[in-house]
Amino acid sequence: MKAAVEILDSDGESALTFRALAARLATGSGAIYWHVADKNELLAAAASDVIARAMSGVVNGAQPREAIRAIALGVFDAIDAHPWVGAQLFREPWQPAMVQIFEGIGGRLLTLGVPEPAQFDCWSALVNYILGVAGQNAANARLVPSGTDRTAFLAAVAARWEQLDPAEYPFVHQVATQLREHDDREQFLAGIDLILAGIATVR
Amino acid sequence: MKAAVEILDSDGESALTFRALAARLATGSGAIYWHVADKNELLAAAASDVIARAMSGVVNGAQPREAIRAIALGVFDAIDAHPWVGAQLFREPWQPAMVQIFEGIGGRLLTLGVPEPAQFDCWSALVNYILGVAGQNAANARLVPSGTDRTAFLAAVAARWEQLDPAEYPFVHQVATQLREHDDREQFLAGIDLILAGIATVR
DNA sequence: CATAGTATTGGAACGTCGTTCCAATCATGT
DNA sequence: ACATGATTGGAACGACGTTCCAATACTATG
Repeated sequence: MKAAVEILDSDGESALTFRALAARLATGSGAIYWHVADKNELLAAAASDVIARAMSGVVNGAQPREAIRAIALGVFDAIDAHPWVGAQLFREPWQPAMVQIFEGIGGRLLTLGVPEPAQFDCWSALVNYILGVAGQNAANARLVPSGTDRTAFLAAVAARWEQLDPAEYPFVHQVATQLREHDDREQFLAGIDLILAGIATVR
Repeated sequence: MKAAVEILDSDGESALTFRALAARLATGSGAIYWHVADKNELLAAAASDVIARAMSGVVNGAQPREAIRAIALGVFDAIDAHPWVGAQLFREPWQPAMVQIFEGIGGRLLTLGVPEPAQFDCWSALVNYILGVAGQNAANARLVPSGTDRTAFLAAVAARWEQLDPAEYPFVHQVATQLREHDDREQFLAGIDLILAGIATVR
């Protein structure tokens, strides 16, 4: 269903209703139920579409560390471009579309030389971190409807943090300025590197 | 609003409607709007309640590493007991209830001796990981309505993974057995330790 | 104590959503 | 040509969040 992806991309998650989709397809809402069982399946199919495209672009030959970074960035960029995908992956992490990501990450852990007992933990940490950032991006996209400025939103949060009592909240107070200026993508990658550094200690 | 928390705990997220809440309070749905602006605020207030209670129980004196683990576990346990809190924290991560958690984590990074430029990244990695697991738990709780067995659900996913082609999905195929037997809480903590190990390398 | 003014309540009503249902239409094999 | 099953379009249902407002409770003042 390409039409569904178009609606989601242009007008956001809440704009995808069976009525809106039926209107765009010039049909009735009942007809859509012949092709999908319910709204969950509709969203799952749309997300699967986007993820499959994102993962197919990831290079295969690189070093395991670089490959993990590439996969993670692929997921990040796909969700950055289509925030609703983040929410969907998050709601249904066991759906088939995720298996490719799981294997992409886990497979590189094998070639990284992580001992077997630790593989599951390392894999889980990476996947949970990636899903966490995915969900955060999706949540922010919902909170900041694409009209308003993301920078303005961050500035508002930072301002609120700066007004907190520095004695009670020294860290939050201090980190507010960095919140205002940080780059989401760089920071995401820094987190991946941090976890990879942790993984290297158990190797 | 304690009644809201009771409904959420006993019957899950989707059972909290203004009508259900009004019925339990023996009043009208309109009366509730005098106390909260909308449903978001209702959920935020309920989640704030639970988080504040969870964070107040966290000990203060321990070593920074232990303190971070304690805070993370406090959040984990609170969400394990009230899955709807995970979904709510996730949807609105900038809400006031989170600031205590943010400060609890970040403040210990200061005393851990993490150099200032890296503090933001380390903090972000921990927070995103914790929120990621929080959301996952919440998603699982929604997928596995408290009646059915969680073990049975995991076994079903594991069985699906085991039927995948081992040549194409070696890792996922192999990790299926560990998925069946793993302990969520231990694994969450293992992830925290992994990130802390990574943080130790930049110290 | 009486009364004006405000805070709070209870429940009807509105519009939207996911979903169901079914008569009408289309496609295909005989 | 026509019978059978696949597919469509749109009306209808029940539940939800929210709004609205007359009715009631409370509180300060004369």
